[in-house]
Amino acid sequence: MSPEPQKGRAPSIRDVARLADVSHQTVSRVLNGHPSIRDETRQRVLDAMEALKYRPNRAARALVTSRSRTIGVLSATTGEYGPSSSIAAIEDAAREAGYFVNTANLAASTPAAIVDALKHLVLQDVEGLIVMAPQVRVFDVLAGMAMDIPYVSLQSTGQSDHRALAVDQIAGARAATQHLIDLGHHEIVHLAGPQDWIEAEARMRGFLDAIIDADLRTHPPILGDWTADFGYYAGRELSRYRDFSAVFAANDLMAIGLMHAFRDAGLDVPHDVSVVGFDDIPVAQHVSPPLTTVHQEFREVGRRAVALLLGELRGEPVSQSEEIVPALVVRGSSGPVHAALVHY
Amino acid sequence: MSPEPQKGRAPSIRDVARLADVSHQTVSRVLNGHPSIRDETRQRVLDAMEALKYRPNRAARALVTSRSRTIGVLSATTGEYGPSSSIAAIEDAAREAGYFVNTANLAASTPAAIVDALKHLVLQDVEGLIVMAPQVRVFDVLAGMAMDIPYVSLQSTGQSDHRALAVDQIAGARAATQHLIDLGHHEIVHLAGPQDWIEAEARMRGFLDAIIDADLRTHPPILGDWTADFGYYAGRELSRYRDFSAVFAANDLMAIGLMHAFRDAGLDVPHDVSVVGFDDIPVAQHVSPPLTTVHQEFREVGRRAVALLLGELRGEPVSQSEEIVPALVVRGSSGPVHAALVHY
DNA sequence: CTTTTCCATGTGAACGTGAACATCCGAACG
DNA sequence: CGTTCGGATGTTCACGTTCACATGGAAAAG
Repeated sequence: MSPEPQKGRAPSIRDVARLADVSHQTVSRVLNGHPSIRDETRQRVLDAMEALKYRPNRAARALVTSRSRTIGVLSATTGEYGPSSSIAAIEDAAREAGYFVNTANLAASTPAAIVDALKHLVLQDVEGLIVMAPQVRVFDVLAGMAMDIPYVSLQSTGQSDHRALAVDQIAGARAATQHLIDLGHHEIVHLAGPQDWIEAEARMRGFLDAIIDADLRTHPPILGDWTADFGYYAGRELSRYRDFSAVFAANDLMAIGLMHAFRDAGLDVPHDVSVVGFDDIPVAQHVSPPLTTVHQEFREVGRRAVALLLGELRGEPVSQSEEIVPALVVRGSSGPVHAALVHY
Repeated sequence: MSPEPQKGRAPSIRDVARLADVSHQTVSRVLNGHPSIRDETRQRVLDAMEALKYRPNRAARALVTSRSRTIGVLSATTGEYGPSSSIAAIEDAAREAGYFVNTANLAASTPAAIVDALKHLVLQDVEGLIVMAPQVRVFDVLAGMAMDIPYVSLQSTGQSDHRALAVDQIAGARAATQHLIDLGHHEIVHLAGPQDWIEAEARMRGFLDAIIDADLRTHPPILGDWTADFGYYAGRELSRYRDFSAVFAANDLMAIGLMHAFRDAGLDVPHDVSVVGFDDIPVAQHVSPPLTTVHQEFREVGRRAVALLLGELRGEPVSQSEEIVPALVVRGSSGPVHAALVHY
């Protein structure tokens, strides 16, 4: 037999108090882990909560504490592996910390769309923000809206802005480029991401650093949009010129599209052209040839972002953990330069 | 000069009321679009809200209405394109309808993990649930928890359970299989998904239906886990037997892994083996050979799920929209059967 | 033995909003 | 011209929780 045939209304803290024969405040204390509660009393309250199937009312709590226990994620993904994994990891980590996550997706990267998404998150009363979107623009908009919400950015240029997570994209890109140089390539093209993404900018920087250090000719980078389709398009254009022996693409999807175009153009990867990507998405090792790329720990990045943000929310000294340096994974898409092509 | 130097507390409905020289209730009426408000009054209130930069307090509203305006998404993804896109679309649609979305990700598909995720969503006071996870188990758990939250499932077996979204996965799988049969294949293997996913079950059903209708030999299906790595593993095993001329994989990732394994084993796709996938993820057309697959409209599915759920929340008659029938996309990975292999 | 302190608990108020009911006023109706 | 009605607005209360403060008693300190 059930203890009480709930009469419409959900049991509140006061119902529990009545059943446990204490004041509602004592129940509240049990709920919040207040130290000054006798064990026996606490147990009685817990039993009563169990009996009534009591569940705290989040809205009431949020109202009085003016804390929503919710963090917002501003993303701009259409389902790509990287951001999606990070978001999933963010949710896991937040859940573990007792926080909720609300994601707003950018339909476009126009200021209007950004304002829209931010307004939605603000309406939701998020306590903090994790930004995984064209950061440059987002920061502009954020500044313009004069909001004082703590935020954390998912990727950085390596210069430790305290609110940015330190993933050394520059080092990763540099390693990828150096790998090509070590293989003997002198004419390397960079297929970059949209330049309003900090990641894209950082990867280009790393690429240029390596090129300049090796005193090689710099080809003008191609500005892409992260998609495999664009990679294919770029590959078609590139194969008309063939004044290069390797391409470093700013992400795997573009690299895969690129390889497709080269294949269609009769170019062999890696014999005629070497290709290196960035991200190490799960299919990267299964395409033909398996893609040499830079491995990113997306889940780890998500976890750290949450840790960083929650730390800031608690007012803790921002303990920047060690930088994550993404690791180069050499597979079949990159190989030694082929003499015939070097002298174009 | 700013109207009022906000003294700590955010402006409330009463502050607006004072400034507009009306009662707080009038402000509330303006907020909720009550009809009986004089235009002049409404304007005065709106001006006051603007001047104070008033923003309604969600918690207070939720407390008094006991409606959170939040829907929950139970997902089980590690960043795959399909579910991720659907989730993004769900967020967009929900936002447009003034709802918030809270996603809980399943760490594992164990009952404990499911209970965990559901509890989190319930704590968040979600008004309804969209399930994109091993539905079979989730439904069991849901039943066991005796929760009366309306929910909608993202994919169905085709039999219109009123709470399930009608994507005719069976028809899609059938079309894929029939395509192989039409090409002359008689020995077709199915690389299935985990059987506690309704999608996996449906795709296998469609496969079997086509096979049986064509009176072909049924190979025992291989039960996979949706990942490319598993596809590769399965491909390695399969290439040891070679008593088949085509494989229908339950999703593209597994299909791509499969092709990789066949390549490694010296089998040519599609000459020696035809491969068909399911989903049409963005890389599908860029792998080598481009993958024949069944195209799914993930975003549309997400949108419809929201529409269905919100309809149910409003108590509207469940207007099941037309079924979505995914479309076969023929590319290079499938071709006519090669005689030498038919007689294995 | 008195005073202080601290622990365990209770009391009342406040958070910002919407619902129910009350009130006022002018128009329509008889 | 009185009565009724409904539109426009105001008043009061409730939602479920936490916070600030109060209280009583026992232990510690003098």
